[in-house]
Amino acid sequence: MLKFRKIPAETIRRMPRYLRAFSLLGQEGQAYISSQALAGQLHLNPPQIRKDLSYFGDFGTRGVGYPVSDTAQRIREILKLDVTQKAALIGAGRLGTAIASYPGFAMFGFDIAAIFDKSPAKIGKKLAGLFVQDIGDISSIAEKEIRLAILAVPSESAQACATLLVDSGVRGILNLSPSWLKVPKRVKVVSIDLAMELGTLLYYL
Amino acid sequence: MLKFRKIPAETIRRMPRYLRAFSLLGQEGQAYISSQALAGQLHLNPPQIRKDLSYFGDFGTRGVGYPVSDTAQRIREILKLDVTQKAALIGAGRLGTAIASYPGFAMFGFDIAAIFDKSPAKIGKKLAGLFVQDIGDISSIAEKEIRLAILAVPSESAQACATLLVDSGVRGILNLSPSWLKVPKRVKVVSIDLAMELGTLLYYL
DNA sequence: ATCAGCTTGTGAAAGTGAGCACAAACACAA
DNA sequence: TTGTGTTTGTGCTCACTTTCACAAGCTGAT
Repeated sequence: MLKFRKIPAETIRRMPRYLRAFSLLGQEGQAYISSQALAGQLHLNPPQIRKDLSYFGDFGTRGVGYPVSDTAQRIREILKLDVTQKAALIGAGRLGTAIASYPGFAMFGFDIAAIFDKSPAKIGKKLAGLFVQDIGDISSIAEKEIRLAILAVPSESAQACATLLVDSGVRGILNLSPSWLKVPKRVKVVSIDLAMELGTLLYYL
Repeated sequence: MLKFRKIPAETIRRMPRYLRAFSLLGQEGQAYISSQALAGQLHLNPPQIRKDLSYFGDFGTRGVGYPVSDTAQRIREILKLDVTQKAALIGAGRLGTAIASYPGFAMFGFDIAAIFDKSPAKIGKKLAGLFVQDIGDISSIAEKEIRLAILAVPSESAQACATLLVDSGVRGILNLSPSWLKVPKRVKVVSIDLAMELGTLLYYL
């Protein structure tokens, strides 16, 4: 169980991958899987998987492996994915449109519960079953208890949107623009920068 | 200069961020910047920036700072972005459409030079100034000397597309699906998984 | 020319994470 | 019950990364 130890950030980053793997195995009807077999699928080392999981308790049975559906459920609880998590999507442009209908979110139990944009041309249009709302009405997400937001706006608008989101009670932001967002310490930001990743890739060619 | 030393992977990951910062500063007409000022903008520590840059040579002048446009140009050379890099986009769905017109790529000197899809409904349509081609004709990228590909297809098709790409001479793949791609050692893959990032974010709420 | 004030480049220390090796524990067969 | 084969959980070591501290070097004023 590795009690009283700080959980490494890298371990947390791998947890969603474990969840996906266990979910898929569960759908295939497999009851148990060993760290070795799982490591083969995820291209990790078996001891790393065992150590990662052991931070959160004793998941497995020696000589047998990890019970697929139990472990999946426990990881869901750890990541707070045992309840459906509502998220707001900011930006109904091309990237926002793609995000709104991305099947990966639904699989993890995320629910895009509101979409906002500032362009009058987009407000009122229907996207993935939701009407695009005016960004000025963003404070309505507080009543809906939305604590998560996906920011798919141009980098020039990113900071302004982030500030609005924080003021409306959002606690976590997935930022898809390359800008760094200034937010209070209590708010967590994860940024994804496609061009940066492609730049890294290029170096190794 | 830190000669004869291996360059850390984390340093490489930060180089595109430095390039963006130096490019922006250059556009604003600033001639020099100190590691301290840059660290303030990028939210890093000054010694880290100095050490990162020093792996590639002596960029700065003591007492003055780093010359903005020279440094930008040298980072472009390091990342092979001093020449326009052609990339193929696989998948003309919603995500592919967003990628095709993403302004961030152009800023770094990437050029989406061909788009492929397997759906007959999409083949022949025009997207971001290019006609969508049949994925069966993918080998044509070899003649165009495209060595980079962006994979924006559902995870079920990702491995098949990756294999086709490798056979057509691609050396680097930016994979936007959550699947792990099996490719020869000479091919480098960078994967981005939106749902995984959102899952990580949720843990810290 | 000299000096004060900055800023870079880098060796060394501290911090963080990954991988190995093995004891502990379980299943199943004899 | 005992033994064999398998697999987990984890202390320890090694590798990588970040941060610190300071010498070296530049600029501009006196």
